[in-house]
Amino acid sequence: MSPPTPRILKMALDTPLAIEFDYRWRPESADDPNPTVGQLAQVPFGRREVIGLITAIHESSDHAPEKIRDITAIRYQLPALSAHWIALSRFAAEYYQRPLGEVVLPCLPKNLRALKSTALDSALKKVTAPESPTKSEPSSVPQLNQDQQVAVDAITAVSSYSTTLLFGVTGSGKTEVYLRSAQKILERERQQGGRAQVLILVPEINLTPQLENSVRARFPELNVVSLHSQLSEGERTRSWLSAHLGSADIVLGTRLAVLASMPDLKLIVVDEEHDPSYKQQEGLRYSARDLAIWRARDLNIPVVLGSATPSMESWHHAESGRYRKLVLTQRAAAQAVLPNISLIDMERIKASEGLAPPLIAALRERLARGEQSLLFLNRRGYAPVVHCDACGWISNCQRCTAFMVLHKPERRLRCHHCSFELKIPASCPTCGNVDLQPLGRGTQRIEEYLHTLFPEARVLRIDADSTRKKGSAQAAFETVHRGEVDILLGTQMVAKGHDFQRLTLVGVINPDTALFSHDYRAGERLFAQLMQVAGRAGRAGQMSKSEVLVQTRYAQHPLYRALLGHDFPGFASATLEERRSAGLPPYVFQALLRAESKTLTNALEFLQQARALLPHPGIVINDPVPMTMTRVAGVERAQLLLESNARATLQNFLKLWVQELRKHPSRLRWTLEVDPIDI
DNA sequence: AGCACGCCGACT
DNA sequence: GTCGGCGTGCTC
Repeated sequence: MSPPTPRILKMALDTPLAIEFDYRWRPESADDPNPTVGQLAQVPFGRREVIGLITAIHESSDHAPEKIRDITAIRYQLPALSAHWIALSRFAAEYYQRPLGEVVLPCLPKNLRALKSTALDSALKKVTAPESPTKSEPSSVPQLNQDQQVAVDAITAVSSYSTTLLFGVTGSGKTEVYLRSAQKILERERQQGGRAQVLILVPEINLTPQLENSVRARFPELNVVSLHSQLSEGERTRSWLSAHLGSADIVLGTRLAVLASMPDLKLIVVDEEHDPSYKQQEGLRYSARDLAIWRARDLNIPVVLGSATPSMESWHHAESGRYRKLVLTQRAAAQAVLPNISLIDMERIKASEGLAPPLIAALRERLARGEQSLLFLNRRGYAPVVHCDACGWISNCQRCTAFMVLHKPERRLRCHHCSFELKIPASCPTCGNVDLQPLGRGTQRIEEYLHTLFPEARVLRIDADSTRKKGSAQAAFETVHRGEVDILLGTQMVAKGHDFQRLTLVGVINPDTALFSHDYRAGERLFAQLMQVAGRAGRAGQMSKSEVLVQTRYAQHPLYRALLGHDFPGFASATLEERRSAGLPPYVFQALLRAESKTLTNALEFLQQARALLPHPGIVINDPVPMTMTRVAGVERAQLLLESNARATLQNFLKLWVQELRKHPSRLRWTLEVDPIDI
């Protein structure tokens, strides 16, 4: 038997340096276990010790032997991460132009990166002493309608790779299709003696507990864990380990869960796939939906994208046949029908305090019948700006290109971008006029008016301000579910997920601003949001038909015409045609280089230099421009848009470009965003 | 990113 | 005379 020889381990470490580092491993005795790729190890790095991931094992190194340091310890107690998982991380790192170590290590629970392994060891014990199976009866299993049955059959027909776009209006029972498909795949794999896990991604943390409870109730015999950013470190470690060790059957989570290690993954579901929260907006700026598809392809398993208002990217792929499209045409609950949507033309009808008489009349009717109403206004605070009629002073934020919003309960002006606050000035800061006017309306102002309009009604406002305290949002929604609220008023928080059984009226106040946004995706987002909030009504088949009233000054706008007919396909094909002729995604591929500096000139100069750094055939680099919100918290921001007809051309260039940008260190902060979703 | 080393102003 | 400001340089 030959004596064990030292090895060179290539390690990914959490540093901005986009390289892997070589370390030496020597066995202490002949029967020492060998390290393997995918294990975590502790190594000396500069003056400190860090945890890294072993990405390769070599016989020799290109570096001088005296430069190479010995590994401190290998975490043998933790099973290695799979080659697939490392490949996924490597893909994400390369595609989004970040060092591998900055992808791989931050997505592990902190306890796995701790220099002491005590927390890891105790968590491992808890997760591998399996919980006693619950004895509770599964909750009742709803009957599938024909569309749902067809969808489940199609999704589960083969176990190999396919991307399915599950297109169905809110309330059409997409969740039931996910659960039935998951169940079928788990059962089938197990009958064949194999192992299986299912990953379900949801957009909002708020919605995970709700979905988690219903999944647990349906499958009491399965181990269901959740992964999202609000878990405590202990919970996160246990959930992550359950997924990694294969003991979790179903993992439910927000975007970060797409990077969970799941050795027996057999199905991925991305619910509300169009939701912007799937795109991470800092650090590794990944799209969880896109990584989910990559992952499914690499593992050769099915992935399901569900939405009532799919992203233009997914719709385009479904129309071109690259994805399979499955349609749920009817609402799942037997008597539930689509609410009737109509527009209130605000060019003709005068509003009183922001509410048009027909909407007020509709509210009054619901109050008389003891039914619930929902008012949707995507603007929190009392008034978005305060103004002086005498001299024209306006409540600008000193540190941002934004207005200070009036918050009446606290008697303060607040910037929603940098959280700078002031007491409401008693008089105009420039001319002394004591009569300052609030301009426009936020949820607080509408709430105030509702109280004077309907003193007897129980009005509840739900927005980021009214739900500051942990758990208060959940409590507020429960109040609505118990029927203790007549009129619910809120921002986008109220648009998602919740089934309000007694709700028969939805009023939408002032959605028009999105129609004229610089962001070409604003219309797509508005349509999705309006469909979603409209879907809150008529979920359970009320006695009276539900209605949605939208107050708009642009009643002829094509977006609203499509909305009236619940016509997403019509809206999507018109939008895609616009995108095609304007040369926008999904017909071109984009990246954004953003720069931040104390002065706008510096930021723009840096971008101008970056633009001239390398030749870029096949890529259009536009002029550097200030961002729409130029200044946030005293920092000036500018950006450079890159466009190409070919993803590969853009990718190849970005790789060289980022290398070059890193070589020329600059004093300002810059970030590169691949496939940006807001421009 | 950390965490050093390295040279110039206000303090016991 | 020291403590400490953050400028630049390195990490297998």
